[in-house]
Amino acid sequence: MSEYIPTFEHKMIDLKWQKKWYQSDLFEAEDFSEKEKFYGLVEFPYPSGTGMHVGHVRAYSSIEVIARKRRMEGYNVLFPIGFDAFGLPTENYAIKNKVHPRKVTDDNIETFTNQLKSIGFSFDFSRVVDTTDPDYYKFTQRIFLKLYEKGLAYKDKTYVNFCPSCKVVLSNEESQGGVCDRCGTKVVQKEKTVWFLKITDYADRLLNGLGNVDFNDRIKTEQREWIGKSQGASITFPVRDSDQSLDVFTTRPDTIFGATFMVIAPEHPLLEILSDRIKNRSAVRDYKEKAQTKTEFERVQLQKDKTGVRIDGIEAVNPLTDKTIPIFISDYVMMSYGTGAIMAVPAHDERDHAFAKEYDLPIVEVIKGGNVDEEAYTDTEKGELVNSGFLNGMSVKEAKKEIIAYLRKHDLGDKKNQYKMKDWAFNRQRYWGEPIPIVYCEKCGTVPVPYEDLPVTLPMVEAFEPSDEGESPLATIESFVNTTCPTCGGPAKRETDTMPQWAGSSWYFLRYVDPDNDQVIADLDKQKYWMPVDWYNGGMEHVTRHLIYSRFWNQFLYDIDEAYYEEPYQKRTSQGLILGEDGDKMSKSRGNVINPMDIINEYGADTLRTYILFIGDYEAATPWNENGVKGCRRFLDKVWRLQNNVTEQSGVTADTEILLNQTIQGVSEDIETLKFNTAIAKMMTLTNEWTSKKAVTKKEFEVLLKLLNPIAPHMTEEIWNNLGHDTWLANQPWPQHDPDKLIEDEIEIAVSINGKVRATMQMPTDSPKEKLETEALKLDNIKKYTKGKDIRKVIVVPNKLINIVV
RNA sequence: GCCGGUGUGGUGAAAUUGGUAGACACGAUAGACUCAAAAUCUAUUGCCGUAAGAAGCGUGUCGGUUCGAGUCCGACCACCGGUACCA
Repeated sequence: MSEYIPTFEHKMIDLKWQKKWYQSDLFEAEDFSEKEKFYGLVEFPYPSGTGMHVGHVRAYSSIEVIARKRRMEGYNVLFPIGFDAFGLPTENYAIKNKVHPRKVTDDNIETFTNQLKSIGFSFDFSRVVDTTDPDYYKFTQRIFLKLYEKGLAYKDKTYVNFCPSCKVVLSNEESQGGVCDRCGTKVVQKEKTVWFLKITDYADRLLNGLGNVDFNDRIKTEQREWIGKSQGASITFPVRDSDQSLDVFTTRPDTIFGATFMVIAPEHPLLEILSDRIKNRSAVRDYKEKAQTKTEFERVQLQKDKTGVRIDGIEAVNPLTDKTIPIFISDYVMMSYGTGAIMAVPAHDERDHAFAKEYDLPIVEVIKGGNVDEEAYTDTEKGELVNSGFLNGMSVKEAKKEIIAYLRKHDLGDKKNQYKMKDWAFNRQRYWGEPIPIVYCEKCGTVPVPYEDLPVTLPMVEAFEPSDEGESPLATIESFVNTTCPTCGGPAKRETDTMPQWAGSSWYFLRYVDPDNDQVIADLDKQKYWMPVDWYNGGMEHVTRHLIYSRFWNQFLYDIDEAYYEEPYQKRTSQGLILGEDGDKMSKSRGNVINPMDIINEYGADTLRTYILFIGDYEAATPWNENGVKGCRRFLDKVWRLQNNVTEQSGVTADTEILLNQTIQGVSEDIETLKFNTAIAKMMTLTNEWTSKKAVTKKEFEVLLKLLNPIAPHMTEEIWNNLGHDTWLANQPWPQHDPDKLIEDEIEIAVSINGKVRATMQMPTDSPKEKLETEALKLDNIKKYTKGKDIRKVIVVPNKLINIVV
């Protein structure tokens, strides 16, 4: 027997193995290796000053375990990490503490890197990317120029959140609840001309691409709804006695005979164009002004009350009924969706119905089936068209087809798809972001910076506070703004807006494949080898923006032959939130934040890793529990102490063979389906078995060490070493179960009477049904219940149970 | 409002195709070891009840299908997430 070994010293062991790993090339991916590749990706962190959060640990742990398992399975694994380091918190911190954001970022990245290593993550640290590195954002700028070249980047007016007191443009996060984050002043909407990316051109492809990838349904649904495709028709309504007309989008062209009025958004351009004819101009103007000052909050609150103003002097014509119909302005019609104008069919649309009731407008039923005086009838399955001329008698489906054919024939409209997704507002009026590589020349106009002049670097200046009038801080830096035109050589000014947070993260997964390339974003052969990402895990909150934006960029890059595959991510999963011990969301203000570094100090990295995976269903939110941490440490201690119980016996003992094989199978499967909690539970069961027997053979113990290694790599590597190996446990082949040794020779069969279990019996596996039945009826407790009763039916489920119906 | 998810012991949670509900862990109680504590080990632990066992009751609520329902179906309630006058 071996000498007594104390419960392990985690600090020494953690440091020892981390040092060995990171000084070796153990986790480095090899380009073009003969082995099958596996590309596991986690969302790279924003390196904030507060350092790592337990949420980061959970987010990375899944792919971490998968990556380590894949290495043991013989894959060539790419498991990279980097930093999404441009952004407001760093900039605000820098301004407050009078340090340059470059310095803040570098410090934070260093802290973060050390923390990642102190958890023992098996990232390939030779491929780290940093979005704020000019060698990186040179390519972010290049992609922007390519988009510009293809007409997918354009400038347009928009409204930005502006604080009149701080005189600063605010992000949505900084203007929550309609007030300025720092001074509490009410935020106003300021008109500004900014860059947009035409992501709407890719709407259908982003939608269709979802058909070929393995994202869970919830993620696909959220993306689909974000894109928000609806099919319908565009229809032109002439304005009476005018050469003007109103185009509308509708999903219900079949109801056109019921269109008894029209509604346009308060910002609709027709109001300007036909301004002279409007008799109640001041009322219209008042309403428009009121609508604009309404905050989003107010608009949502007042959702049900319909308000509006009838435009006096302009009327439209329903092209199907030829009737003159009034036009209203109302804020229930948005300028930002569709054409900013609708045909109102009060009989079959709830909003139009409410509006018609409010303003006493005619409600004409065109689909039979409801009582349209009471409420809008919106069913599209059952009804039959009435009061609709040539559409009478048709179903909704038929009528849609017919009316579209009619509209097309008479040049009044056509089939049309409309999307909820809007073009991507690609701008920020702050310093710490990628400069947009555009120059404005008086003679040549908007001129892209030539590719060879990239990157347009951020000037390293002392003052980078936002300017007074909502311009980017870069606008006040003359050495940056004033430049020469790349085309004519004359004086020119640079674009001073920077790119938004989402830019750098929209293509970083490609850069990992070839992080040092200074010619292209990533070599196509390397992309062909590594891409697509086999498994991407990240937060549910990034499912719409980041995931859609990055898919858009990847598809665009594919179109211009700079990306090898059309879809970047083969599989996407999401971890659940870790809540505070009180069950609330972890936050500084609630004072319930757990610092992972404290756990590492007290219990070690392996305990932190094990606990975070054991805490509960990986994809569900679950509260932190300090006692649970202790329990996981206790489990690791037990595994450690098994070293004392290693017997001289070789091979595998007969009485744990089945359990061992079941564990191999169960753990292997559970890891693949993100059921880390049950995988760990199975290893606990095995450990408990050996602990109570006080005996385990070396061969058996080594199987457990291999299964546990991806979860608790430090301690298992140390034990592996103690057992006399001088190889990496991390490189050992993953255990395989023997399919013949999963089932016990004898199993317990439950015997129930009328569905209630009354007895159990031990029977040989695969006993014939008849045998089970006769044996069951012999049991004392069963006789008690069957005595004097008719046995009506006996149901035998082999190897499971017997149900006797009396 | 609409869409999606979840609801199981004191707690975190398990539970193939409907087939012994509560694996595993925490906490608790009792005991062993100890001068004592920590650590470790052993036993018990869904509720009710009992000397003990048996019986009874138990997966948000109500109903249904079935020999058998946490699992399937219908209605409802609660909580969480997404979305929001999207025409």
